Amino acid sequence: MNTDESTSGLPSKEPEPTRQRILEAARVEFAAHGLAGARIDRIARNASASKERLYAYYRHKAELFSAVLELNLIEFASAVQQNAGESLPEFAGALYDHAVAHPEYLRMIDWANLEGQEVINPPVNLINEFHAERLRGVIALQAAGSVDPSWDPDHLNALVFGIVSCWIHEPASALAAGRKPDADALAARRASVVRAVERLVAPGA
Amino acid sequence: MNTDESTSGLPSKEPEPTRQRILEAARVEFAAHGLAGARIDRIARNASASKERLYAYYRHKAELFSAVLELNLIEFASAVQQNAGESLPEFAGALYDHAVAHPEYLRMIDWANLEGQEVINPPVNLINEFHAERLRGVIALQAAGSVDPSWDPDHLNALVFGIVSCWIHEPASALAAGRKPDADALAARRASVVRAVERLVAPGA
DNA sequence: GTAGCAAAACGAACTAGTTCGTTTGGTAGA
DNA sequence: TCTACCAAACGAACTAGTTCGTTTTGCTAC
Repeated sequence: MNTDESTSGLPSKEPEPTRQRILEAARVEFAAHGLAGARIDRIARNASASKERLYAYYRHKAELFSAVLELNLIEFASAVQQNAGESLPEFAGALYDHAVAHPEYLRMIDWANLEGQEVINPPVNLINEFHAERLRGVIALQAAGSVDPSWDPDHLNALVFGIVSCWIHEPASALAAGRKPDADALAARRASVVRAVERLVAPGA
Repeated sequence: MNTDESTSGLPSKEPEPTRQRILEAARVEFAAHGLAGARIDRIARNASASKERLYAYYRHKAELFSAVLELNLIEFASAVQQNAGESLPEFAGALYDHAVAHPEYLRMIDWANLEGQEVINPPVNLINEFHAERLRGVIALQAAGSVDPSWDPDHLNALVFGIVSCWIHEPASALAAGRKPDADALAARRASVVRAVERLVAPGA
């Protein structure tokens, strides 16, 4: 995980490992508890750092939250774009796999969505940029003929996202199911996601 | 709002209007701020009630939250079942309209999903009951031939929910768009929701 | 009508615990 | 010495939940 640059002759000052640890601990904390529920002491403790250091690097709790959100969005967008070349159904499948393997990303987005409008200023430029990138991808697939061109690319993008994350938000699976689904169930869900998107994009209906 | 029963000869004691006001204020507060972000004092003040009364009716903050959640789920399920007779695409459209008109319900579900697993015990029986009811509806439509029977009803139910609520959770529209979409945009989205579900359920593909 | 009563409600103060953000004193390495 | 760091403590504000004396309200009986 650590691409150590100290092996190279470059004098790149080791990028503040304490700050990194704080950010990493904050990531876990905020994803689990949100902004209001997160505890600064817990973040510092889990980072094996002192609060003095935490506030040396970040002014507010909200600033730390914003940093985590931005980092998550960048990583999430990068993971998304990794599969942007695929067909849209397989892209959705890959996104589903990512959501299953790393639920923190979608949790952070949900937290920001629910708590955000009050305190935090989300990195709007970043978001819009990635969104535009996504739209270009959809439009390209439409031009190539594998996606029905009658869809509004913006709508289609949102629909695919909704399909991919539907089990995270659907009340019965989200609230009632304490036991999480096993591997077979997850594979079946993935297949349904892919199939659903296949039907969406199929040209000529 | 007050169906005054005191006019009838029935001795039905007026059902605690203060408790009702507290519950209503709590509904607004929790939907806006969640469990951790909600403030008891604010609830009491907005209910024009005293904290003494609040704690006379509800033991904890969490108990009040649970009461709000249960009430919301009941009302939401009732609204859902109101349109259960429709075709699945139109059902999705009606659900979309409901989500646009009353975003509080989906917000509460999201709050419960994010904050819930720690403190709150969601009304699992209730949720499972409504879920089963939904599944029966889907199965009936499949038997009637208007919905492709090869879908797992459980999956299809979740997919429709994800499609309906996709704009609430999609990062770009949820976080970046401060300005909310106008009536035209909402109508276009609704049309896309209906069309998406149409394509999902179309038998023979 | 009014006296009496009990439940419901008010409101203001209070407790006890929590939490953010700051400060202080001290250690270790460059 | 300077910088990064830690552990601990601290202050101030906030917050859930409690207590208590007072007031209002609905009801019953006289």
